[in-house]
Amino acid sequence: MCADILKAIAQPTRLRIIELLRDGEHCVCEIYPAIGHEQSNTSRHLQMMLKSGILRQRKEGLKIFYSLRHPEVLEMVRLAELIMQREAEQTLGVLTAKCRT
Amino acid sequence: MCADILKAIAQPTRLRIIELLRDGEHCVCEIYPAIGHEQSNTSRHLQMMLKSGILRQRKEGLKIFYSLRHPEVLEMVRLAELIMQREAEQTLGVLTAKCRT
DNA sequence: CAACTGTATGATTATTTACTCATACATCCA
DNA sequence: TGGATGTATGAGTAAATAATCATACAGTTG
Repeated sequence: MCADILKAIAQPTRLRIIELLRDGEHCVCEIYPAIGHEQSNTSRHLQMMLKSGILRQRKEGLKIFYSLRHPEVLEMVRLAELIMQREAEQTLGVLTAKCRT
Repeated sequence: MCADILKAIAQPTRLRIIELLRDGEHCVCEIYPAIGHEQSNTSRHLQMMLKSGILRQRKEGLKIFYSLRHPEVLEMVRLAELIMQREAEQTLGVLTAKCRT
């Protein structure tokens, strides 16, 4: 079911990780301080996204680097933001209209 | 947070509803038999999607018709399916390679 | 008004999720 | 080999989620 792909994206902490990985691969030791979560928690999210298929893993010595596997993931986030923005504009429009009455 | 938009989509039952609404508006009484869930459960999912902003409501007599508000939602589902499909192909590729060894 | 139809919602439950702490595991290096 | 570093994972917990049943609510029609 493609809901798994969507679920892997639809969570604030994971969205932050995805944003971080936008500019290329990062290791766990870089990611968890950046997002302000425990190492264990961050690792769990990364494992989850790895298993769902949206991330890739590369080991280098002690460190493990994660990166995005599909550019479409960024496109999906962009579309979600676009919808949010459009809704905000509509809400504003309604308020503006109310002020005019 | 745009995670709310994504969460509204990232659930099997709601994905089925979204697929149903692909061809235009439907009332609850049409939707819940089509997806094989209780009326109350279906109504809850519709309310959830309405509040997240991805659905629109139109009342006509007793019936309430729901429809998709943003075509981007369908685009997001399409991208998720594309990723799934690509992963399936890669898995198949790996298996094929293993058979050749 | 009363009965009926279509939809929403309170109460409850089982499951899943996100998180934390402690610890295990793996790799590197002195 | 032993200690240090980076990552993963078991156990436990609180909160969120999806579902059900019963019931309330709204609009229609006799």
